[in-house]
Amino acid sequence: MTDRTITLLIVDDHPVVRDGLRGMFASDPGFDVLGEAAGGVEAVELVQRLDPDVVLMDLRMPDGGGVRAIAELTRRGARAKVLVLTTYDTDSDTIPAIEAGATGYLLKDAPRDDLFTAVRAAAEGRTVLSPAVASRLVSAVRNPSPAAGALSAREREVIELVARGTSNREIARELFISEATVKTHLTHVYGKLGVKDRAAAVAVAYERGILG
Amino acid sequence: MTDRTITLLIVDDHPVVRDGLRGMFASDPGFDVLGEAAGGVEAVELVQRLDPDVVLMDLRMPDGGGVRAIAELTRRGARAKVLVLTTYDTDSDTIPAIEAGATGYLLKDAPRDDLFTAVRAAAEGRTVLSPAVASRLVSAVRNPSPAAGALSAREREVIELVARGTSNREIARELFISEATVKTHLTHVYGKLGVKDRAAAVAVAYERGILG
DNA sequence: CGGGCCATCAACCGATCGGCTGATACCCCT
DNA sequence: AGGGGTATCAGCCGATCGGTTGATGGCCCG
Repeated sequence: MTDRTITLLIVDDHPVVRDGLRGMFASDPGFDVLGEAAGGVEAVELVQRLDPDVVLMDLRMPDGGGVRAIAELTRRGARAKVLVLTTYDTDSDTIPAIEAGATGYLLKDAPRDDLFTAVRAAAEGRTVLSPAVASRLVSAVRNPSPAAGALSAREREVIELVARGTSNREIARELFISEATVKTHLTHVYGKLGVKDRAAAVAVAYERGILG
Repeated sequence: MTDRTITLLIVDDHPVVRDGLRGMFASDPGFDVLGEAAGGVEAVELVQRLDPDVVLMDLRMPDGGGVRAIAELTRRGARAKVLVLTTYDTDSDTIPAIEAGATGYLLKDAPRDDLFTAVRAAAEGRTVLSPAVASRLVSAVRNPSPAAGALSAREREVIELVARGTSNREIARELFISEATVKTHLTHVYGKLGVKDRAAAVAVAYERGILG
């Protein structure tokens, strides 16, 4: 297993990142970078043509994005394992990617050795997740929606006002509570919706029918 | 016209505001406050029972909100003129309120005399708008949706990333532009969507089908 | 009765945002 | 040629946000 050379395809819209990755893997004879793609569409084409063992895939690319490409590869029953390598670890990125068929999910700040290990693991079909992503996934799976979709009444009031562009201070006045409490509610909302800020919270709330 | 006593109904969920308004109008013999309501539902009931000339209505109340109450009054063909008196002047508040049938729209920071004048004007069926609201409405009417719904491609990319919880700096990296440019795009988006922050922009984008 | 969820509040701090002003440049249309 | 829309960038600044820690009290469930 470990002896065979692992062939790779690098997919990222940032040339710098592509170069960096190519350089890294070039230094280890255990890997062979077959090619690069700058977008999802190109990636699907190259996978067909080059048939790599592992695809290092960025999410969030200009032309449609990585999730669509992963789904397409899965649909076609591609042999290649997809290892997502991205900067962000939001639920709205990770979960769709995993659902679409990604074998692993790493953050770009992962140490070089972790990356090598992860690629080898992915080549063998084993799932690799960044610790942060892993813990998030576990809770997401354990609480498929109970903890996810279940905002309390108060929390719903708050997010509804947020969607209207109301500031925390204004929300406080509106609901007869302190600004501190508003922030507490929002922090809880962020946790439940798997986001980091109010804008994303509003988006997820719409996606789940909590708003709109 | 000006000689007759004008009867009022005060609708606001803040007791303090209700007291303040009641006190103001009590000091002028030209007005007679018939009653108060703390929410939209109660307001509709009281209008039926008390038949005031003018309803001073807050938007954004716990039980459904002022817009719904205004619409209900309009539907029932109530004689009372509704004068919206609120703190916020977002498009998402003003336009629905006017559409629902409000005769006027004042901000709570309006001087006391302006308020009196506005109530008298409303009683006569004349439309009264805060200067800020007026100018906003004009442009909203002149550009029914052309300037409203038409985000440029770049702007759509930006708001889409915002909805995913991406910070301005991250968006800049993502799109290969500077953070300053991202902010410029967002400022334009706020203007076009009639909002003041990213959270509200995401909400409006969903409402208009730009996102989702 | 203890544990968990909810709601409430406080104070601090760094990061981010949004507003403002001003500028360059391209393109399309008149 | 000029105007308008779009895209790009800069710097400054106050306001706001989000994270953190810690705490109180009510409520329900087992």
